[in-house]
Amino acid sequence: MGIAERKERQKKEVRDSILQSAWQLVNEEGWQNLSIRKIADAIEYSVPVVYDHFENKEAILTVFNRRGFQLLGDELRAAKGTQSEPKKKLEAIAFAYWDFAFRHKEYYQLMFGLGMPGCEELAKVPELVAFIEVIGSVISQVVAEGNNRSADVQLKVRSFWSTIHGLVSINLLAPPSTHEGVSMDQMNKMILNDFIMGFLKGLTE
Amino acid sequence: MGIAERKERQKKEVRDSILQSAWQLVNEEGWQNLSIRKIADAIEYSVPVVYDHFENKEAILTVFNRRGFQLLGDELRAAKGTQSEPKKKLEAIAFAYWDFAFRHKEYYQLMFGLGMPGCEELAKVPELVAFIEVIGSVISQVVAEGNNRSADVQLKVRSFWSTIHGLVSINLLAPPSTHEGVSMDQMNKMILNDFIMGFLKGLTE
DNA sequence: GTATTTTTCCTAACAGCGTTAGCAAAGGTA
DNA sequence: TACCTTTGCTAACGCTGTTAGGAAAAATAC
Repeated sequence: MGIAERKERQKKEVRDSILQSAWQLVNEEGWQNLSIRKIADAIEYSVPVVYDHFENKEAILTVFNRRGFQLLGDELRAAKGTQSEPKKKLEAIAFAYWDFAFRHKEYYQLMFGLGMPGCEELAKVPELVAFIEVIGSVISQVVAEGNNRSADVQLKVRSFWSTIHGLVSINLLAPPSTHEGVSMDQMNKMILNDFIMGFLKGLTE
Repeated sequence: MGIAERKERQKKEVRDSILQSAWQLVNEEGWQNLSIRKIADAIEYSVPVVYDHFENKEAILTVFNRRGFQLLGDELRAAKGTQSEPKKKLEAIAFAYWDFAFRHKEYYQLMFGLGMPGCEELAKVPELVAFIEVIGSVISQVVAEGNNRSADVQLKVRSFWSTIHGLVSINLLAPPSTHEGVSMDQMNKMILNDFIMGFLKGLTE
């Protein structure tokens, strides 16, 4: 009775072709413009067939979300393996992560929900420039106080902004699990304090 | 000729009511579910009237985007004003930023494009947990090497992840402007190096 | 005060979306 | 050959952003 096997194989083929077409469409037009109808068109089946393989559109995106994390994990592990000293390992991981995000922009967007409409010219929004300036002015002061001539203020501003943005957004989309009776709020405060201490130390050497 | 003035005033009133209704809808149903038709319904005008005041839907969101940055800037300035010592100022700014993001989640999402479908349970995705584990194992090693007993590994992992996520996503949506002949790539490398150095120093005290 | 022009605002449509009900045809089974 | 199951389609529902075109109202001119 090879019939059942063949059917399963064919079903899997259709499923794969859905994912493949979807991925191609995402790369061509961005995941914002992915639609079931376009996928159906690409796989040369009618729309409802897609729903025989995935409950809904989100289920398709979830597959890529997971693939993204899988891939990122793999790359981090690989980077870790290139070094033997722990500190070097950590360094390699950081670079690998960075690299991943820029080599796989689509994945990264899918994983962390970037890609807002109008975010391309975000850097030019005057209100944004103004609020960055607030940070810049203070950092200049701190740098000037500690006599650290080598510090590049613009660089430090970006570090500061980036870091706190990272802390905040990770905490918004994946709040820390409480552990050992420490509340989430306390944990957040600890993370924030940790960051500030480290950053200030780095500013004044 | 007060007629022209009255007309302008009325036009402004409609515009304001569009924004007000839109904001209410965003708060009630999230900005993903905002629609022109719902706005038209709320202001008790027909759909095309909305287009007399805004070119398209994105233009409405852009207003809130800017308002968000304006508000954030204001709050940072206020926080800055509560302290006199520069380091304390910077600390206050960090806390104010953090505070802003959680008190104005909708604004923050609008400003930095969070709010992916299915991001609520992101923390449970096994592939994510696995990739976090890669970082965790290395950080444990580093902490164990330097004899720093006080360091909380889980905390450090979150700091690391958050920070590098922040660096990456800020660089994706608002790439740094080149300055003084330094290329973007060089600048990114400097920021990344800066971060790694600071982080490692913080790990081993 | 009536006629004309401008402004205001609505109905209705186009093209697209995610999703599903229901039916025809093809495939496998007895 | 007759029956049943699976497969995959058409067509629809209710939503979306956006726009064309016309009716009614308001302002202006005579």
